[in-house]
Amino acid sequence: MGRPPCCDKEGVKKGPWTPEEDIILVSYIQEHGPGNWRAVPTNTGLHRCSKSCRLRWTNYLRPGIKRGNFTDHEEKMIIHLQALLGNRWAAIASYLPQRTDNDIKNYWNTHLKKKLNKLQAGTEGHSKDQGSSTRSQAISRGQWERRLQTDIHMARQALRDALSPEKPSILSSDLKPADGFLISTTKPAQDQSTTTYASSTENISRLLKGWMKNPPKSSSAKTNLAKTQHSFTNMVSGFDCTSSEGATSAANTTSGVELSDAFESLFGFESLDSSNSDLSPSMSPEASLFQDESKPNLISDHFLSLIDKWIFDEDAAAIQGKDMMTLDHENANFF
DNA sequence: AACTCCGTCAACCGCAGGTGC
DNA sequence: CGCACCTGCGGTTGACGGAGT
Repeated sequence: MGRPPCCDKEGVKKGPWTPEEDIILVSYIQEHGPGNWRAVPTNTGLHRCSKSCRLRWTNYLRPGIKRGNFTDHEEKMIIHLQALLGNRWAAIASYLPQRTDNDIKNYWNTHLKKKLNKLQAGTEGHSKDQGSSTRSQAISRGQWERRLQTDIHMARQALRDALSPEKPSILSSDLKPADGFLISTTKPAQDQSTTTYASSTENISRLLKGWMKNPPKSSSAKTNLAKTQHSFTNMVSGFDCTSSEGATSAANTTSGVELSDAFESLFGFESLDSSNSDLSPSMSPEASLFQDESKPNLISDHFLSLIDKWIFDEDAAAIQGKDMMTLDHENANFF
């Protein structure tokens, strides 16, 4: 007796998601919030397995994710973290709040693996006179690891402090679960200027472009499907699609309101600066609404900053022979 | 122009862990 | 404790598009 499939194979659609399906899913989650994935297919009328819905959401539709164009910074972090953590993509992704584990995994397999192999092949040719650098690299990694352990401890402590009832929590938002998708307008204190809320808007605007160009011929869908669709269409109708890919203006009803605005109101963010590739966790959508999602928000902003700092300080410190403990000392002051 | 090869990435699959009863 | 259910994770697959022949 094999393990029963996670969902009924019959009548379950597989393969790429259509824009229409995306919209239905987003609309549903907008209403009910993420979670209870089991109920999603039945409640939305989507002929998809619950897993597929969750995956689609977490890897593609979820707000706050950035897609493509990994920066050098991110690349470095991934390489470091992969060396440190192995193929624990979810753990690695937790250090890169805007990236999904799937994205990182793909990037690793398609780009970084080869890159590193190339580098390795290149360095092997010069290995004779580079023994010392290899050694220093090993030392450096060891130091990094030690620091990581130390600061994981510190971060935990900080979390405990932050969540202790006596102190006002820096992590807890004023968001109630009942708020569902509607994000509290209270922004993280650190980020008053810009919000790195890139991808979902772009993603959805992208899918809208396609969808609105070829709208469903007839809404022969089920009632609830139609309902969710309706609610979403209401939200987006009349918006120009001014996504990064250059305004196809599929929804040329031109009310003067940009699609980004639609999603600002939808998700509660003010700025949609998708060009912001800064890894510093100046904002993490998870920190507000999505902290209950797939990406555990157990890493405080400070902690992320530390990781961030380490990554860049490491090389510099290795060159300068800087005492790492000094850095640790500095880091400790964060808490 | 037609075909093949290759890289990329979204999505699937199966297992593991957590939780509630 | 055992079971069922749900979710998360990592490995893998397959569709697609572009480059090369």
